[in-house]
Amino acid sequence: MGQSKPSSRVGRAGSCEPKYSETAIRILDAAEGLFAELGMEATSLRLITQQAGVNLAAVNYHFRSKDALFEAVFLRRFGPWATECIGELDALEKRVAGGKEPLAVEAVVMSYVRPALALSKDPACGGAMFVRLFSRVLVENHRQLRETLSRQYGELVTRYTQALGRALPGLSEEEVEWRMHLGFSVMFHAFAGNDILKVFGPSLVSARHPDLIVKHIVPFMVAGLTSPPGGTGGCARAGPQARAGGAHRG
Amino acid sequence: MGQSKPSSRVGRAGSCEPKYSETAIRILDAAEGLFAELGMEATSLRLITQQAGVNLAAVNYHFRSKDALFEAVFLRRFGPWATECIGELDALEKRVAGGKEPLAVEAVVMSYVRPALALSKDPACGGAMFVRLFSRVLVENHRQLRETLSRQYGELVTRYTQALGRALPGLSEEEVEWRMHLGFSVMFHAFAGNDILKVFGPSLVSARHPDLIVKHIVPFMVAGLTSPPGGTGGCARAGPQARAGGAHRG
DNA sequence: GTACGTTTCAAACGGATGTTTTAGCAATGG
DNA sequence: CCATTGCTAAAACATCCGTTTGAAACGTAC
Repeated sequence: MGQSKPSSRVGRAGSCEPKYSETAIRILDAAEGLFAELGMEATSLRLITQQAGVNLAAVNYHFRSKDALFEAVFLRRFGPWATECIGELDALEKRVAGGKEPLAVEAVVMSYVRPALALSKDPACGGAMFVRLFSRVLVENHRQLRETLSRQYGELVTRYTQALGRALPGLSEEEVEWRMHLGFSVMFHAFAGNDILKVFGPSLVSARHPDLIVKHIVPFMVAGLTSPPGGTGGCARAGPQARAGGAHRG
Repeated sequence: MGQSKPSSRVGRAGSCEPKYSETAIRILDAAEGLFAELGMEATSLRLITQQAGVNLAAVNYHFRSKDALFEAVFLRRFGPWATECIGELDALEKRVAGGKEPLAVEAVVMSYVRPALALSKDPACGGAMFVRLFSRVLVENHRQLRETLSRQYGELVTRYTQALGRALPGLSEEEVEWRMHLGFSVMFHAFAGNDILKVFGPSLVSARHPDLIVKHIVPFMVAGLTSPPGGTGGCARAGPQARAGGAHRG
């Protein structure tokens, strides 16, 4: 509007990321909410540009295509978030002397959770919108985005795997990956508000403050991650109330 | 708290559900795979009918619309699955004398897991496809389907909440709902293969047999569900390796 | 002022979408 | 026999999609 050129650069976190014009930012903001809400396929460029108050052709001018726009929307948040995560990990591992003794599981969990919490609490960064978008990316198949992520951010998973492996010595690498898979899954979908209870009606759980999510999810994750190694051993065996006879039908 | 009617509303398997013609079944089968793979919006009716080997107009003849087709695809699997779940719960609660003493958490977990396992192992029922579809429904917003589910299957969540509440006495109803939310989340996305590790590159975890999923997920869920009540108390406070000073950057 | 690179705008393009229409086929029942 | 019913086939329908175009407006440097 009035202010001619308030700031050409947007991202404070990284200096080498592309600087977006004001129009491009308006597009990114509108697209972020709509992509998270409706999904990539169900969101039309006309809806985005209308909500952003810009011309339709601006999308293909500032970004090359709709696919490229989606990638830009995602990476604008993901880049700083990944930096934050790496920072958490560095700080944690430096805090534990020498790098030999095992890490506390809860500390590792918090190194996952804290950046996600910060993200979903900061409305200037899209708030919980990005987490919802992320959870969609986990379920949908965005081939192009997947290639970019594995090429540029594959290190993230490696680092987390190492950290969790240090926190859970005695577990095989495969088992560590399994637990990380489960832990990440529950965390992202909890922050995104993907709630099965909500599907079947109003729920006490959903639409809470992020802090409340953390309060419930951290004990859950820590307990799950530190559960006794069930590989072949003693957890899945028949308990006291195990199934009695055959199936009740069929 | 009368658990009065063991299974009232959930549709019984088999008899009164709509019988489909052969063409309709071909459409349902093709649509199931494509909806699970590509999502509802990205799947065109022309692709469905082409893969099913039927005429395009057959969709709008046998089902009213694309939306109604999606609902039919989902409910064809969901109905029997819900019946199975109710049966598991009935059997479990009958097994525990009188209905007074608490249930074993693992038994409750298995009453969630076993139907999902059976579903994802049976190729005649679409195999793991339905679970993937279900996980999409959890993330996406299918308003029409949500209304149908809450109207016809709301009892399911109530039953599970009661069962888990019996297994975890001393927890508030809200806390029980939270844990069920987290537990369901991790289970469905694990069965669906929605893996964050997979997004960043090849993973050891994905594409395993359903039994392997169960072996890893059951201990994780049991441990998470039985974690000490963290409501206000002692879990989120500073641990031994808690964050030392301020943030590492702004 | 003129030329130039950058950005906006309205309009149109070619194609794909969900849905409807119309005709046609096969079988049933009287 | 004809009429009716259940279903299929091909084509058309209206609309929306992502993308492109060409001209106009902008600020800036010479």
